[in-house]
Amino acid sequence: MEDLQAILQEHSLRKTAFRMELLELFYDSRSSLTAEEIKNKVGATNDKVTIYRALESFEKSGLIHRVPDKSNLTRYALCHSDCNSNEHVHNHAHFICNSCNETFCIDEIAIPLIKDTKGFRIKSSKLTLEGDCPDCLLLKD
Amino acid sequence: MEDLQAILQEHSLRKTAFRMELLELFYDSRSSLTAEEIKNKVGATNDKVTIYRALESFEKSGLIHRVPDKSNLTRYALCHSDCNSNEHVHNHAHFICNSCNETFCIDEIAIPLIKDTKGFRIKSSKLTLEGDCPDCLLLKD
DNA sequence: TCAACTAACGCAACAGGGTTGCAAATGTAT
DNA sequence: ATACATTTGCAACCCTGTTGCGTTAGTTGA
Repeated sequence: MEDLQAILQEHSLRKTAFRMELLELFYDSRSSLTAEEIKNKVGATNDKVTIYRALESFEKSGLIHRVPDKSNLTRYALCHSDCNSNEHVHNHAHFICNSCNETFCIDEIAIPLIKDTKGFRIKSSKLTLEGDCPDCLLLKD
Repeated sequence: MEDLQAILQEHSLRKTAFRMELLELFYDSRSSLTAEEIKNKVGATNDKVTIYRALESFEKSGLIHRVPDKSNLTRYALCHSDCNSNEHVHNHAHFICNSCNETFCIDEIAIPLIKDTKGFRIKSSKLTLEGDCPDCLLLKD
C-alpha cells in the first residue's frame, strides 16, 4: 500500500478526494488507463473535465506518463523512475495487446540506442511492441 | 515519373481524377501526409469524406501505410516494400521532426528483433524516433 | 482558528478529426 | 450501349478532448 497523501504532497498537488482516488487507480492498475476508463471506475461522480485536468497535472508533476494507445486515445501509466516536474525520464518499451487493447510498460526491455543517419538528428526514441499479453494468451488456450 | 494509372490498376483501384492526383501527391512528397494536408494541396475541390475513403482504400490495397504523428492525427506514407491487400510488411523506423512536425520513413534503420518476455508474446514492433530533420537543422544555423 | 489566497471542481458550450447514410455521378466489363 | 459496382459529395453526426468562468474547497500564515 502506498501513502497516497504523501505522494501527492511531494508533487505539490492538493489532497482532494478525487485525486487520491485517481492516484490509487493508477497504483491498482497493472497496465494503463484512458480518461474514459477512469470515468467508469470512479463511478461518474466526477466531470470529464476534472479528469482531464487531473491527468494533465499528474503528468506535469512527473507522476504519470503518456503511453501509446491502439486507437489514438490518450492513455497514461504510472512513472516508475524518478520523474519530476522538470523532466520525464523513460527508457522502457511499451506493449499493446491486440486482444484486450491495453498498453503495458515493459521495464525489462530497454530502448536500443539509434545513431543519427542521413542528416536526421535523433533526440529520443520510442519502442512499441504489439502482440498478446499474458492474460489474453491464457484465454486463447 | 511513375505510371500512376498502371499502379492503380495493379491494386484494383479505379483510375479517377482524384485518386490519380492523390497518388501523385504521395509520390511527390518526401515525408508523409495527413487528410488536412491533402485537402489543402488538392485545392478544396474534393470533400473530406472522399479523401478519408480514398486513404482507406489505398491502405487496404497496400499502396500506403499509417505512420506515427506528433499530435495523434492519422498520417500516411507510400509503401516501398511489396505490400498488398493481404498484408503490409514494414520493417523501417519512423522519424518525427520536433520543428516541422512531419514524419519520415527511415528505410536505413531496421527495427531490432525483440524477444518475448514476462509472458508477453510479441508479434510486431515499431520504432519511432524524434529530433530534428535535415531541413530544419539547416534553418537553425 | 480564522482569513485570505490559490488550486481544483463542475457546468456549458465548443473544437476538430473522423464516420455514416444515402442519393447522384462516374468507371468498368460485357 | 447497357448494366453493374465503385466512387463521390452532401448533410448530419459521433467522440475525444478543450476553454471560459463562476463556485467550492484545500492550504498557508497570522
